[in-house]
Amino acid sequence: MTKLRSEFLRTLSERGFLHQCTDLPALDERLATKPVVAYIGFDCTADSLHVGSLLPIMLLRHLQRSGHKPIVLMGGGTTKVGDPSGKDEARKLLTDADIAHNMAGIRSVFSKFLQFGEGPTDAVMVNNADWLGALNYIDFLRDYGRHFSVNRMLSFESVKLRLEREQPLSFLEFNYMILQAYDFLELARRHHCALQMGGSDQWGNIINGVELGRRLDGLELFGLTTPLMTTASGAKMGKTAQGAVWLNADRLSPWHYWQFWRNTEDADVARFLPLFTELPMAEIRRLSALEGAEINEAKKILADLATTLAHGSAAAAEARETAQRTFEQGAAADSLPTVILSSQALAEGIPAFALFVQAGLAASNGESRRLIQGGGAKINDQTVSLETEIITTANLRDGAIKVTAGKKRHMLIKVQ
RNA sequence: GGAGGGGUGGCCGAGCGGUCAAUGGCAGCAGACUGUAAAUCUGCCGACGAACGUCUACGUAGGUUCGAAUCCUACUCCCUCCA
Repeated sequence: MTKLRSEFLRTLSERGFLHQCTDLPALDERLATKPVVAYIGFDCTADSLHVGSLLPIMLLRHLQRSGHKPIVLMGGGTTKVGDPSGKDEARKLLTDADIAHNMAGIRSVFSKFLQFGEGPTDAVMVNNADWLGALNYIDFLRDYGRHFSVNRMLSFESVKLRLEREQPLSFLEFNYMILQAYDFLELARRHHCALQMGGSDQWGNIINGVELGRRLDGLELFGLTTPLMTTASGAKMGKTAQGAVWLNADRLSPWHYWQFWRNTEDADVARFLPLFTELPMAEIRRLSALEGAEINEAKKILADLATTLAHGSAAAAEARETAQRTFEQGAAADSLPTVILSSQALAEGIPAFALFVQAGLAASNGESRRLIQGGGAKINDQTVSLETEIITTANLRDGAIKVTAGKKRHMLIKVQ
């Protein structure tokens, strides 16, 4: 690889964002000489985004910070179709109202990472429903369909996977890649967008768009992908016991978000720091060299900075402090996630198993009982030995009861 | 439209008249070891109940039987082949 001139690509390259690019030298040249408009598509199947989308979000952030213009493309139209992706099941279809609601939620997530506005490098959000909805089937087939070879489409990874596993692939889904390619063309025409980025699974779709632009409008468009993010132990990123790791605070508290990053596997720290924080590389190299228990320092920094990006520095600092008191000092930090009970209920006494259910640490009484029987339940740092032990106001310590499931899940019970 | 195969717990996948809340694997939870890591080992893993137990569950609805996830009928969805 030759030396990169543009700040943007240099950053991506040294931080590990680069996977594939259609024409790296040419793109570098373009980026080095003038501002480029680039986009990434996001679908709106939920009203928030989770860490699975964080990599592309960071990509747009770097783009903007190095003097270019990001477009967030909301797949309001394509969400109605559904990406075949690797999944065996067809995606369930959403109503227009669902989609509108989801888009609003996602917009608020993005506002944390990008600067939106009217300026030349301000980010904009567009919805492909704006043009896809107006397409006329016959016209579309005639004008654009002719440029797509079914032979080639069948060879695409996403399609091939389905066919090989003999899983159904509807024609609707098969069309997804065509619509996606068309998006790129449309953005090129409307916003002079010259670059589409995305995860490596989008490579095929991106190529299609690049080629469509060249054939129809003689445009030189570029595509760039990031590596597929998995944890070192092979799991897809962003899954925890509590479910997806959402980026907005109403879905997942900053505390849990911080914890997610704090619990990064050792083997991932050196890879995640450059991707999910903006710490200078020199500092990252120092942190990545840490070994054994010392690597925990690096994890805390990762958690701090990642949380700062998504929730602000105050929330990050609070999460860190809570963690320190809870895990390092074994104290009951007042800022732990809290459940409020009525003072009357507690005065009457609550069996321990029921308390764990109310604290949200067990999904059912049975699960709670098993937790206690297995010795994994603590109240005020004392292992609970009897499921039916009655917990009352006498168990309050400084106005709260600390309940713990396992080593990591702590809650406070307070009364009102 | 015809022929065949199939729908089992979060997923994969056994079971094919009783001992089946249903083998096994994955995922998950907890314990041990550690560093809030990984790997490993151990236990748990439908709901309710202190407990004998009760209820709900094997695509849906009926039926046969003392008794069904297992047999029969209809319906439904999926897959394969043929037209």
